[in-house]
Amino acid sequence: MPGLTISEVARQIGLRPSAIRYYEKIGLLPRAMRMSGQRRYDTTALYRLAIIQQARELGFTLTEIRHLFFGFRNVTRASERWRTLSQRKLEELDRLMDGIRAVRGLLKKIMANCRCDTLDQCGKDIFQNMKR
Amino acid sequence: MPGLTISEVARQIGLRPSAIRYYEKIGLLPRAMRMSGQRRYDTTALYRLAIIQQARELGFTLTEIRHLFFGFRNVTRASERWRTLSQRKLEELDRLMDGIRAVRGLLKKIMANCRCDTLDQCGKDIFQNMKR
DNA sequence: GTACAACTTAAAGTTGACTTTAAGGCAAGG
DNA sequence: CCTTGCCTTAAAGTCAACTTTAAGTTGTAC
Repeated sequence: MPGLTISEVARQIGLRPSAIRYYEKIGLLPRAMRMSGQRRYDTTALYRLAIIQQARELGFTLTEIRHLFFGFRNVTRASERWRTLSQRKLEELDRLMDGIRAVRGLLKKIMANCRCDTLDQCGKDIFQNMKR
Repeated sequence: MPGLTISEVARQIGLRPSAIRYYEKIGLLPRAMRMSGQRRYDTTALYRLAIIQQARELGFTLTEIRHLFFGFRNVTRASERWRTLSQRKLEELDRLMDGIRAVRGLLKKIMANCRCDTLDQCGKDIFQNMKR
């Protein structure tokens, strides 16, 4: 019944076999059963990997994904786990966006205001400003 | 006259000495003159480093900063160099923001809509959706 | 004369998420 | 029997931007 080879699973999920081996090694996936030395997978493995992929696309690190799987009491519902992690990630993204917006503003300012001939001149101006 | 030691420069610019040595090694800074084996800097080095720091804070990679210094014809004015690089970085940031906004939306959707009891259930749903 | 601080170098280590490599195993087809 | 193709493992390599380490030099202070 568990007839899927690692490359078949990789193809269906859109990963390389080496990534799946890596997930197994770091304990994100349970150790797969072997048939004459080779890994064989069933659909539950596919579901696991689908979650991992989805979470990766949502910007979660493998450490955070590990937390999703193992960082809650057993009774905690999946939906609540997602909500907890998503809340944190949303706040992180908001801080990130604020940072990007600030940099964006600085870039526009430079484009509008810099009239330096030479980088040395430019560096001097920046250095003076740095000190105040 | 060029009396600044590497740690004095580092302190003024807000870097560690090892970073300055690293910049020299990768050719971002010219080789500093030595006094009995030790590097000594003058103000032009300070200005160079001020530019590098400013550019780093604007999200430029060291490769891009190298381009700022060496990637233009000699006659190209500093202001034009900044404008060229800033234009590119702005577009990059806009793409990045779009990506973050998309992820933000997905996170909110999950938080609002997921009602899964178990991660297996959740994974199954995700996997079904993946295939269409 | 010796301790100390600050410097020097080359090389290795750090982080995260893998990929690549090297060396080998196993089953099917011809 | 031999090739082909897919699989296995452990270990090393990748990227960026440094930092850390190890071993050694120099100048100054006591």
